[in-house]
Amino acid sequence: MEAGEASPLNPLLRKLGTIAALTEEDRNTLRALPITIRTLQPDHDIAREGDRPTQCCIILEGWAFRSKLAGDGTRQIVAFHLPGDFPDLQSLYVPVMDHTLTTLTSVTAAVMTHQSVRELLARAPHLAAVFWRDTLIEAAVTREWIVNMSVRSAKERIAHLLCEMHERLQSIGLAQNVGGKPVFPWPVTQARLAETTGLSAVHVNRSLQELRAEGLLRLSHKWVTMLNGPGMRALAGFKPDYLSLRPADDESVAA
Amino acid sequence: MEAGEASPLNPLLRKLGTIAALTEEDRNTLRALPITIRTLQPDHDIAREGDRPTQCCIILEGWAFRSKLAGDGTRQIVAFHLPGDFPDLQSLYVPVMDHTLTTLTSVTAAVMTHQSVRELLARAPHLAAVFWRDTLIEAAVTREWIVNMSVRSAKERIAHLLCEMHERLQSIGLAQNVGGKPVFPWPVTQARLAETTGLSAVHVNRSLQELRAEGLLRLSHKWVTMLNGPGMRALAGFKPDYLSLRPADDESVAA
DNA sequence: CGTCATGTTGAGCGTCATCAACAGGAGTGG
DNA sequence: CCACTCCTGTTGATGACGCTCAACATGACG
Repeated sequence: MEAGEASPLNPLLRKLGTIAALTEEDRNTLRALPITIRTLQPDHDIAREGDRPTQCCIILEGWAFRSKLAGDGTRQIVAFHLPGDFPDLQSLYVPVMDHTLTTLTSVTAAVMTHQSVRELLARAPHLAAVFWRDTLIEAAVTREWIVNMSVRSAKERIAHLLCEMHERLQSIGLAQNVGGKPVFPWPVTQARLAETTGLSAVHVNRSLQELRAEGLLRLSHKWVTMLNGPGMRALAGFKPDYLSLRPADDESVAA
Repeated sequence: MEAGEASPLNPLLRKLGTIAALTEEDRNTLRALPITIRTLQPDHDIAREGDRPTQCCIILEGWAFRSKLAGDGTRQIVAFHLPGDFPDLQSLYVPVMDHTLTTLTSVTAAVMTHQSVRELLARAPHLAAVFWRDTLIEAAVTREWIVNMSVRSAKERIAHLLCEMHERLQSIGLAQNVGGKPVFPWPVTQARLAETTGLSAVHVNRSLQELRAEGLLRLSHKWVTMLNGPGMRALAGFKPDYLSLRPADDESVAA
């Protein structure tokens, strides 16, 4: 594996590499983006519903999530974002936020102005297409979440989410393998998992217990071990095609 | 209102006009697209999950929907598409369909090759941005659907969908006003409404009856009358911001 | 060692699914 | 015009899944 230059934007390059083939020129163009690195506390709103951001950020480290507030005050999480994601790129073209973007963990982010992103996209139409593709894949994920919410049982919903997040973490090199079992970080409390799956926190708790009792997973101290990956995928009806991940070039080697 | 040239693509121009300001040059560029007009029967699959389409279509007349099949065979409708929509533009950048696109009614569509769309986007980056914006708004709608599925009751879900579809139909001039009450076509059977809302057909039926009993709407013979628009919006917690529709220029005059 | 967030358990109840039967309406062919 | 069929809508009965409320346990952190 060619050692990439050390650049704070490497997580972005890695992520984009999972959905498109980047040329060395692309990488250099991206590395040249004028960014400011910022560290954000957990539970910090990056942009709120109704805001008109003038900046965009790329997540370099940590997790974030999007949520919407329903009329009765219930909060629904509609997406998770991982290192390399560009979660508010959309504010370039849809100025008013339709949802709130919040850090889940402590997050290191690369912040840049809309202006500089516009210039990048104008200069590199090829990269604009890559980002558009990213938008489209995210839409596909959102569609899958609709299916998750509406047709699957509590256990299935949770299992499906875990499968999806594992797949995504794996693709960016953030999942490990311990004794042949996938292990990955899970900074999601049961209350947040409830807001994600449309279940009550109590029922999430009980469903998790069943998943544990069936020997499918271990989950404690903010880490998940998939004890029985195939079993989880079967239970969840998980088929990863909708993520449109490219077959890994070097992922297998990297670990 | 300036009478636009008669062009089969007028529905597209009208739709794009609801989300962005188009110049006369933009319109001419779009009108020049090399298209073939086709008529499709109801319930015809335009593209299926797993397909790799080589063409795109724009809906000129009629409704279509996107759906996904869950593991147990349940079908979930994840979006509706109306005249002017470009429902499979995404296949340009995400070649494999993650869902199935089907006509709901008889549909008149403008079909074009990927190649000609690519040329258009390369030639007119401004229009590419408009289509990207369209993609992003559709993603916002999909997020709102997640909220709909997971936090709202049966009645609220149905009411919310009706509010959304009314808003969209209105924006493209396909909703009428009869005695001060909004009236719009509704080619969606209760069974399909069930597949859309994640409810059983039986429960959809009962929920509709309650909505009728509360004097909120009339629904029969494939037409909806909103008898009490504010009541519906209040019940559904409907706030149309997520649709990012521009304030109508000429819509008010058009009717 | 105290405090607060997170996780866990029990009991009762409501929304919605399921199954089954039937009614109405549209279209078709005789 | 009627008879037939099929699709769509409607109704009743029963039960499951998941919600709510309330209390308590555990763990992290200062």
